[in-house]
Amino acid sequence: MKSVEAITSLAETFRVLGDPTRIRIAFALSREELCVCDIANLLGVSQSAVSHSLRTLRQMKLVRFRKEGKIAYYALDDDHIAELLEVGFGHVEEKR
Amino acid sequence: MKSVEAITSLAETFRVLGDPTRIRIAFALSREELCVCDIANLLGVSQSAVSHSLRTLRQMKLVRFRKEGKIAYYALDDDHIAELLEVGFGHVEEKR
DNA sequence: CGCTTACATGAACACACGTTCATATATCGT
DNA sequence: ACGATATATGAACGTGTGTTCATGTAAGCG
Repeated sequence: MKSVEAITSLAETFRVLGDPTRIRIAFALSREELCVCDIANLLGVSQSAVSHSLRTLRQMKLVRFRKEGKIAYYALDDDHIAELLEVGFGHVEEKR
Repeated sequence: MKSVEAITSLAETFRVLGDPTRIRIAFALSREELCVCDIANLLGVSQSAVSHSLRTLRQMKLVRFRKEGKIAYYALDDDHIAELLEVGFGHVEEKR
């Protein structure tokens, strides 16, 4: 039996990925490291909204970033995240 | 590149699993088929809340059910769901 | 038949959430 | 030093969401 905290934390993770903007960001980052403004341009979302979304993703340790001068490069925090996305895609594609 | 619909649908799936009650239900169902009142007792949640949650899970085809007399037995719709939960647990347990 | 049990559902309320807007900080170019 | 660029963040506003409460339907039981 899994602990209550693990289940709560898992729900949190899914909830964070359960937003169109955030999952699009995660999916973009699964292909390559990107800076904030590139993400914003790529998705057609305001820089502010991207920053807020990245903050949420960061808090759940789904993404990490490194700062190079004034530019912040974001990437998925580890391979589990990409795996989670792929298993998820497997599900939605089967159901279509 | 994944289609916009696939990403939207994936976000929906994660959103639905991103609720404590619903993910607890999904986790319980990953072990065995259960009827509504058993789920309610198991989680300590009202029957009404469980029914509403199951409806949401059903709409995303995450669970299926069969009716036997007046009792409705619910189960995960397919093995992908359990896999999704396990990959998710792998992530949260690594991050702790 | 009533009565109980199992489940579903609509309305409503309180709360959470994502975006925008305004603004702050820090770095780069000139 | 000054303006432009890159990013972060707080407040606020509209919207979405989960629960409860009340009620409905349908099956089993005496």
